[in-house]
Amino acid sequence: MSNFLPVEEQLTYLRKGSAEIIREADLRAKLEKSLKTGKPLRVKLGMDPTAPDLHLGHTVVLRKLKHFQDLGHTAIFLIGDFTGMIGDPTGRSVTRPPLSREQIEQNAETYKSQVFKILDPQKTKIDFNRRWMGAFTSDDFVRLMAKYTVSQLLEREDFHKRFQEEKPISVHELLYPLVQGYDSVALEADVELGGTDQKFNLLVGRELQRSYGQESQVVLTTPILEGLDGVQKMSKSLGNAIGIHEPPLEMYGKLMSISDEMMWRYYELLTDVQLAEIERMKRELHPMAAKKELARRIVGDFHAGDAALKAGEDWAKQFQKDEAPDSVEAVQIQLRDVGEINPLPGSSIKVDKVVFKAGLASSVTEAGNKRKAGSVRFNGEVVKDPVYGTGLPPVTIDVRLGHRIKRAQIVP
RNA sequence: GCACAGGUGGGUGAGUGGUUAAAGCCAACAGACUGUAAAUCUGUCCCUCCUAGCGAGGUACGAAGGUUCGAAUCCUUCCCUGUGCACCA
Repeated sequence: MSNFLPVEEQLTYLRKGSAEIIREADLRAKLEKSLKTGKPLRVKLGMDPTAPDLHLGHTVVLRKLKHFQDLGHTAIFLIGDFTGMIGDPTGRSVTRPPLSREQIEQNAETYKSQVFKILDPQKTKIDFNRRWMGAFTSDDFVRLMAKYTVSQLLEREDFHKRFQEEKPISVHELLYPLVQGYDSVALEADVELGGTDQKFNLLVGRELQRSYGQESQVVLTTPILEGLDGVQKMSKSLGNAIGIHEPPLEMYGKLMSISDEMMWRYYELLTDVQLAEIERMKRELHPMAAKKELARRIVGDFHAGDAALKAGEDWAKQFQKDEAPDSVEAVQIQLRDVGEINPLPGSSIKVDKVVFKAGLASSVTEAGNKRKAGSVRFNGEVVKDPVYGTGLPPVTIDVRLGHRIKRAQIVP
C-alpha cells in the first residue's frame, strides 16, 4: 500500500538545500518506520503572521516542506496566530511590539493564498496555534513554563547577547520558544522545519515533546537566504528582498542585479536544478547567461504563461539597449502640482517635483540632488536644469532615475 | 523605592555653550567603468521654497519646561533601558 521511496533516496532528496538535520539518524529511523507502516510523517513548518508578504527567502524552507510533501508525507503549515502576538525576537536586538489580533488575522489570510504558490493546496494541512493556545489556562501555562529553565532559554544566542549587553529582554519574548515548542507537542510533529535562525526554537520543541512523553521531532534547518546585497539576510524591512508577488519585470530585474557569487546560491536554494548540473553551468556558461536563466526560472515559478520570457525581453530592452520597456508604469501628475512657470504659450514644469511625484524620489530635495548629479533623464535626455519646458499639456514624459523609469502624464 | 550608568540622524559612534544640519565609519542611493555582477573611483545622503545658489527658511540630538544674545551640550521635572541594593532586623 505504501508507495514511499526507499529511505536512502528520500534522505538524499531531503538533504539537498538543508543546512542541518538533527539528528539524521532519527530521521532515518522515522522514515523507515513510516515506510514500514505506510504512515506518512507529520512535517511541521510554522510561520509568524507578522510579515504578510512572502519573499524568496521564505520560499527556501517552504520548498523544503514541498519536498516532504512530494515524498508523500503530511505537510502541516502552521500559522502562528497566537505566537504572532509575541513576535519572534529573532535578529534585531530590540523588543517588538505585539501585533493586534485583526492584523494577524488579515495577514494569515494573505499567507494562505501565497504559500500555495509553492505547496500543493490539496495536500497541505493548515493550522493555527490559537486553536490550542487559545484554550490554554493559566494552569497549563505554568505547567509549560515549569518544564524549562531560564538558563536554558538564555542559551539562545539572541537572548544571551542582549543579556550580556544589558539590553532589554521582555518576559513574553522568553515565552516564544516555549509556545513554539509546545506547538510541536500539540501537533505531534515528527519533523519541524525552519531557517537556521530558528534552530534554538526548534530544539526546544524536541525537549518539550520528550517532557510531554512524546518521541522527539527531527529538526531540519534550511539556510537563510541572503538578499540582493548578498550580505544581509533577505528581509523586507532591509529593503533587499524579492517578493513573490512582485511583477515579472521587477522580479527579473532584481534577480539580474545579484552578484555572480549569490547567483549560485540562489540556484541551489531556489531551483530544482541538481547540484551536478549547477557545477556544469558554472564551468560552461557565461555568468550573465546563467543569471538570465535563473531569473527566467524563478519568475516562471510565480508567474504563469510566458511572463518570464516577456520579462526577459523587457529587461534586455530597458537595460541592455537602454530603451523604454514596452510596459512602463504611468503616473498622472497635475500640472499645478509641479509648478507651472509660465502658463502661456508653452508650459514649464519643475523637474524635481515631477521626479518626486512620479515616485522615483522620496522627497523633492532628494530629487533635486539626483538631478544635480546628472542622474535624471526625461525622454532619454539628461536633465540638469531645474525647469523643463514642455508644450501645452497634456504631455507625456518618460522620467528616469537610475534604473527605474516611470511614464509621467502631465495633465492640466 | 533608592543609588549609579545610559537615551544623538537608517545603523554605529564623535561631540559638553557659539562657522554643529551635527565628525568618522557602515549601510543606502546616483554617476563613471561594466555583464544593471564584482572591484575601483566620484557625488549625494532631514524637509520645504525659489531667481537652483559656497541661496532662503523650517525642523532635529528620549519628552516638556527653564537659564542664555546663543544649548545636543547647563538647570528642573517627566518617560524609557540597564546594573546594583532588597531576605537572613
